[in-house]
Amino acid sequence: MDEDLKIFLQAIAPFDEAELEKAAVHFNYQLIKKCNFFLKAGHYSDRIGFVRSGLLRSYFTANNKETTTFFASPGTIVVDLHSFLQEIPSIESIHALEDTEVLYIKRKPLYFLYHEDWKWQQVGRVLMETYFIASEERTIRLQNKTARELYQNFVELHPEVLRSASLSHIASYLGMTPETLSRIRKCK
Amino acid sequence: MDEDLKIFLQAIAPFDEAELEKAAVHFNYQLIKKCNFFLKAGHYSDRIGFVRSGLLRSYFTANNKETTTFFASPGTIVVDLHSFLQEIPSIESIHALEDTEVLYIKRKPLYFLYHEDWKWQQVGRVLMETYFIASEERTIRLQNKTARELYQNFVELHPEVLRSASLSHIASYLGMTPETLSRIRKCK
DNA sequence: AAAGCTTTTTGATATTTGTCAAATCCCGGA
DNA sequence: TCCGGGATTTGACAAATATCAAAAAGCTTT
Repeated sequence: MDEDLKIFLQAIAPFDEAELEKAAVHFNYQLIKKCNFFLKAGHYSDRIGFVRSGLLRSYFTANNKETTTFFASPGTIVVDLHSFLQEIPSIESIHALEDTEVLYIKRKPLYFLYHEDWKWQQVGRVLMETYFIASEERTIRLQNKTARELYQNFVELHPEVLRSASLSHIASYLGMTPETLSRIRKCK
Repeated sequence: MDEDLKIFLQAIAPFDEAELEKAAVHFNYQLIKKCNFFLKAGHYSDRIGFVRSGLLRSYFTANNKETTTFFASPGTIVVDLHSFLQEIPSIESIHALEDTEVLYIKRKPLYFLYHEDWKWQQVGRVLMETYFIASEERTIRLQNKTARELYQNFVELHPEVLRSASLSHIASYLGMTPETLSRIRKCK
């Protein structure tokens, strides 16, 4: 099994080497070239990925406007939960802002692991907990911060994203227009 | 075990009667009178509750301003995940807007159940998944909607909250001032 | 290096929302 | 019922952000 993924999993549950090697067969490697997709809106997604390298962006389009919902950096998980959990077509698209390596597992083998060992249930649960907290914190920021504070905060939290995300991607993630973000960046 | 809680749990994992009866000893009943607290900021919270009746509001104070983070209606879960998961003092307070009945379980017995049967891990996981999706959806609304749309949306999603939450509670939940919300309510 | 893109910046202006203060409304307790 | 105090509404004005258009800056491809 990939070393980074192993470290990631062992931080969540006390897996030993053998268990992880046995589970490794369920994970697949995918290289997504810049501008290509991990998931296209309208398709079903039954996989959950671990980002090894690169950068992904998730977004959806409504009223002719793109809204960015998250950036997935190395060491984080990428998944469209709506589609994955409810087995419905995805509303979001997820594409690569850089060449990106992903290790993914499909729903079926994951659920198989869930039943085989409580540690995998724990992985699923802890991931959800982690992402729930991150999502809550993001909500609170959007609820309370001015545009300037949001951007400053973003720079601190996701400096690696600045490398390859465009201004308009970041603006839509922060819920403001590119013009506003541009002005914020200029003035101190 | 309480009938509502049983139905709630059985919708998540295939528990049989006996399993639930056995687990029931780990759940405690609490009646929280209007204006009293389920959790006070600064305290540790090691319990997760199921709301049987009533209405709870969670909020925190920063810069002399209260921010409401959620309302818990009957049939939903109430917990301060930051405090619960990371074993740190709570930033939020949770109080009752009406007399409220809660069935709660403490961390230790819950983790005991997690290890005893994968079904409880599944409960934990599914709850996190559900709340993660709800949180994501809320984030997207805050990111994209105008104040008026946010309110209209809130009325559709949480009509039961309007009963006993004040205008300023709702305004802070939606990230706007009470004055703005008041004007929105008047004009059509 | 020039042409043809797209992205970012800048400017003028409109709209939305916030702030502060005062006027009303509403509700529980004397 | 009347009073007092918090909640809500209203008004005038200020601040933040959006919109639209155009200019400037960056990239790619010749």
